[in-house]
Amino acid sequence: MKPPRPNPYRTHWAGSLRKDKVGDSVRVAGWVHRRRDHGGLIFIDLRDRTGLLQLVFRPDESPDAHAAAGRLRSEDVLTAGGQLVAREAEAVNPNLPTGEVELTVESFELLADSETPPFQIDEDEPVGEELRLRYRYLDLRKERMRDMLTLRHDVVRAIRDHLSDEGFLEVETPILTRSTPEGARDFLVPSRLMRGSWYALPQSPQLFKQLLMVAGAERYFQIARCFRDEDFRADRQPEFTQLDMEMAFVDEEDVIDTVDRLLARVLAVGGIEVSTPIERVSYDELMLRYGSDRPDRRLGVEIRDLTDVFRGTELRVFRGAIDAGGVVRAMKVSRDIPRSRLDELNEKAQELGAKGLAWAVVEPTGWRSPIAKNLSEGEIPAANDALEARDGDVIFFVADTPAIAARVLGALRVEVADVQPEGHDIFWVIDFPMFEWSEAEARWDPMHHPFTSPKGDLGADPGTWRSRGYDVVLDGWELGGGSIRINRPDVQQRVFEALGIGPEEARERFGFLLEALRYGAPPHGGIAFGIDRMIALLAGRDSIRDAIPFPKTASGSDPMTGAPAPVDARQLRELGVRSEKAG
RNA sequence: GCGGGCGUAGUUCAGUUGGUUAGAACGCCGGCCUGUCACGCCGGAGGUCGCGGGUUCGAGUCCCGUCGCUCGCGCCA
Repeated sequence: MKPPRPNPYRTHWAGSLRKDKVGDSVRVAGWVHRRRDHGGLIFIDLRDRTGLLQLVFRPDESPDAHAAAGRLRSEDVLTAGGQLVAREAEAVNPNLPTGEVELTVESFELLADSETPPFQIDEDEPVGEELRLRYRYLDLRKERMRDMLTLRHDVVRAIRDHLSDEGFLEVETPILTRSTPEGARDFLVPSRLMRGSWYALPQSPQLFKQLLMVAGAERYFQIARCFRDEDFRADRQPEFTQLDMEMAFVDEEDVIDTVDRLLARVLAVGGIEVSTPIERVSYDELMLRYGSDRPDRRLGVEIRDLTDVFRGTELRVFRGAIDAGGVVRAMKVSRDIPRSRLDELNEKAQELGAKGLAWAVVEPTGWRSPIAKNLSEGEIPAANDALEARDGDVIFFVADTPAIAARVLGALRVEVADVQPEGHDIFWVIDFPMFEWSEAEARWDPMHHPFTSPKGDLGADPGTWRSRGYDVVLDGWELGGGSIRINRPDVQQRVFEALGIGPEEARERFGFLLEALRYGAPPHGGIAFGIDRMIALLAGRDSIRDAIPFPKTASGSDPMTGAPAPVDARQLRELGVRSEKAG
């Protein structure tokens, strides 16, 4: 970091001082990280954003400073000046970057004193998250949180640098906008001037970035705040930050190539080396082998389709599934699993929608398994061969529709995998289905969003359409996703029809986009990345709350500000909004 | 909306079968200490056991309700 402009507070960053400055008169400012009062000598570790520096107060050399330093306490703020000295060889602290030097304080000034903090800043002892959030400004003083802020800055900066170099324009889009057709619930803001009408906070800048393509921006990006009023998870917050990008006159290859190079550069900031081109895997292959479209492939266990092996089986549960057009799929685990655990997994499989989970332990003479006695002689070795199963392996089977078999085995795969993931795994998912069937609504829903360009025979059953979408998955986290968009009104019309959205409804919900498509919209496509997830992954955190400076709790509150909070009746009257509580 | 876990000192936690005065570590306060760096030694203060109700001679402990945090399901295309 560039040295500070010398002023009465400081001449140097505390964490930056090294042996080359020994003998210099220096002044530093910061917080009391820790004090060690020996009665004679007093040591204070002073902390600023750059790190720690040991201050020494000597009663013989500076009696006034020494006497006053006895009253310093944790997190007091001070400025201290004196001579930087080299430590004696025995006194060097190899654990501290500044450990070869220390500041002999001649004078200091207490700039602000601190109450005893509600938790210790100087320890990694876990502190309850609610308390951390209530005193987030103290939590952020911790080294690991300062590191997160720095990483976040470095990542965003690398994005801006790289995309600027590639000719992208950073453009801001509105926060107060119209409800956009994403899948999630909107956050709404009442209009004071137009009573009864509401703005919505954007779930993403999707429509605006497409309009920017129509506008001729060619290459756009934005570090965009997005809002979704849905329930939380460790990896979901109501407001989050996306890297949003869009390019005109491009196809999938152009977007993927651009992102490959961007990710290689950005992930390198966090110490993850990615070789390009990044591998591409089809949706169907992932669902078959891992039962998920965003698997962590490092876990090792893979699913195999054994439908052909059991096509002639007498085993009723397999027979029934196959006759109904379903599949038999299985995976093997090369380790002992106790009976109680098998029962748990069976229960879990049923919760996930399977009729049951069959299992078998491979033994030299056959299978130890509840299903073994109903299988023919040929089926067991054939299944072993297909799975490359060896003595001692445990095999799990699900016989059901392809979707349920994939979902159940995919979920159990994560449960039973016993590998400590090493390194990183990144890949593109391509060839998504265009739609997925919603049982609840009895209709096709877009897998991506309704502006995704379809490919394949649009005259055929929509269930067979594929989309020109693509996702990036890193270590089992969906980092980002995008698509080539529809740029022609007739194709858009066709997709709306498949989705059961009539012309009236289409005009009502996003007429302005449809209108724009009539004025010469170039072929275009783009992608969006979850910055918070990216930071959490790079920093090795389990929760994106640790990647966001001021996050919300899982119930959407902020213990520090008290948001959300009731507002004055007068504010509500102005807005023409009635409080449910006020009746 | 549903299910699991948690809630005890400022913090992180322990607390047996329901039974005397609810403990430990760190932190805090006071004293001693001139080379510590998680300083050390001695002493001390500090508790609405989340909240409300119930069972009981007696509840941190059991029951019901409720609130908060958290993980997951639903939801989030």
